[in-house]
Amino acid sequence: MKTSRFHLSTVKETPADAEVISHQLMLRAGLIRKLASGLYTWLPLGLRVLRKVENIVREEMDNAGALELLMPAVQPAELWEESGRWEQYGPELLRLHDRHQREFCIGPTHEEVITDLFRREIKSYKQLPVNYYQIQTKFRDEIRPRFGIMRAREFIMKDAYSFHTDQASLQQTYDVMFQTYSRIFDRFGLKYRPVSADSGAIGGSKSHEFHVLADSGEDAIAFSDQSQYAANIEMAEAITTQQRAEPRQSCQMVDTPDMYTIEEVSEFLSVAPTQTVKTLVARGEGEHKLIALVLRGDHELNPIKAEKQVGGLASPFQMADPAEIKQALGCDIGSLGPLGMNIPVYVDRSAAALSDFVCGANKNDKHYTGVNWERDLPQPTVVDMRNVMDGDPSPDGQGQLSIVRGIEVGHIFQLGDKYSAAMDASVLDENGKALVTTMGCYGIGVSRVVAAAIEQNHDDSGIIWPQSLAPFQLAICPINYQKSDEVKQAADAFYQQCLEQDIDVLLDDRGMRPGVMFADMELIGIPHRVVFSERGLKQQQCEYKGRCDESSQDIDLDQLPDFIHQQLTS
RNA sequence: CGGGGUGUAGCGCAGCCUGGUAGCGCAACUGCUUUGGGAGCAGUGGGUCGGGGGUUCGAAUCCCUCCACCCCGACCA
Repeated sequence: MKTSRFHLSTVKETPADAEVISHQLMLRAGLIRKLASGLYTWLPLGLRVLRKVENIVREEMDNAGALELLMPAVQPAELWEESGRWEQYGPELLRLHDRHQREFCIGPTHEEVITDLFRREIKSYKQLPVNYYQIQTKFRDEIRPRFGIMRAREFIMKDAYSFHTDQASLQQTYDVMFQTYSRIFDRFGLKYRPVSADSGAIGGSKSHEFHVLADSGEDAIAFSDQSQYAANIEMAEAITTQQRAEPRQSCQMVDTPDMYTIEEVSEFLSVAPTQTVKTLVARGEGEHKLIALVLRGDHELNPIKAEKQVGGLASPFQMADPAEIKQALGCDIGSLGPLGMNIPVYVDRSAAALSDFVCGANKNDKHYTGVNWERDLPQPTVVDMRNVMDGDPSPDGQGQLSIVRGIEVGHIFQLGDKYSAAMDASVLDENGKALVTTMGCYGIGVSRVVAAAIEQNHDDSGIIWPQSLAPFQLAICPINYQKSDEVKQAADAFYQQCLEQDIDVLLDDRGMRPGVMFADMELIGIPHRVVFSERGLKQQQCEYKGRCDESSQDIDLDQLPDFIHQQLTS
């Protein structure tokens, strides 16, 4: 490709409404343009990247025996009513009417459609297992689309759905998909981690997320430094090895004037925050309107775990209103404590392991010191409801946890018979009896991968594409292309050679000054660059620089093809 | 949905408080010079100042209203 025939539209200044780096760079490099909130046009340059992602996904899915098909984006409401999700899904589902006032939605996902297709097409256990996939546009009417393509309303997803006669078969396909995803992300050339998204409480691992690691990621993931354990922090179990010590202090109420935060109280009383507890009050549903949750002072509540483990909490999880708390408990939220609390109290494992601790006295400006479970207040109801922290012991007993941030780009899931039962997707078994199938589903956020790749790999000059995703592998920058026949001939000849070898090459024939060419090629992240100049040609040389190299190197012209071949394949 | 903010040329912004000829930088276009890190000079084009309504002799500017976009949204105990 020559720049003169390509829509290369780079921008020097960062658009004001782009917050995250990937969004800024995608706009500046001319990969996308915004149409409306959460809706983007893929420009030719961006589409090239998107296609590379798609092709890798497609090749690996095909290799894994999955069958590609393509389902409509617009789906009839009847199917969603059948699965029960027309009611459940809420405002994220974009609903519309056709001219006959029949109801439709734009698909945020395709379980209903594939299940409907399956039940019409597949009749016998002999045809199972099958795994269908598509690469297709989804629409989710996000409350707040943001971060450009990262959380767009319309986006491209690879979604796959498998059908099985039994759990063992599902597990087998699930394992194959796990390996396939690992291969796909290996081929992307991105640093990633599969994490269990459903470990602990339920047992087994029925769901894994694939995260691209990047500091700006929205998710926190915890992984062991000594084992394969890795989980989304939403799910990661916090275990406590500490045993509760015998009481040594007596329980006393002390003055803590105007002290409301753990920080203030622990500093004032000269005790470590780890020796204090904090008491949060959440909304309950049913019998108790308020429920107290007690955590060690330095810990954070994990609402997802709390909701699962604490009985009677309102769903979705909600903190109680401070005014409501004051009315019910008689003090401000900074002075709450489990001692003398007249609402149900649940205690996190770590807080339950404390002795001689500090807590609020349920009176403003007062705290208790030297508090002990069983002695001063009843043996608590213990649950696991805090976020794990860096350095916590790994739940599998091997090593310590580290916390890193990640961007969720893949998710594989064992669905069971949720849809197949609701929609009667069954086959005849060996005895001629109807058998409800078991399903798995497997997604990759294709467009999000593009943003995640940039989020992980960029520098001050712009995007740094991994080889496999780059829109072009090689940039040819001839200096004085319009004026020097010598330069033009050398650049054109090499360009031609590259084309013949099927190299994705971009020749900058705009005749721009070198600084402009270099800045553009770096901004759009081309991994390799060759410069032709009169100066170099006099020595029968040109210049090569990798996108991340500190400096360039001179290459003899007769060795250039071999050298480039080597760079591209290494 | 609640709170905050912003809408002025393709992009980034000033002007608004204190009403009176709509500006700057980048980008674009033309010409000349320049060609190893976002060039210089000279010139050109491009705006119903987000929409509607009002106040006024006169509104980008003041008032009302609608819209779009962006940010934040329960860790505080």
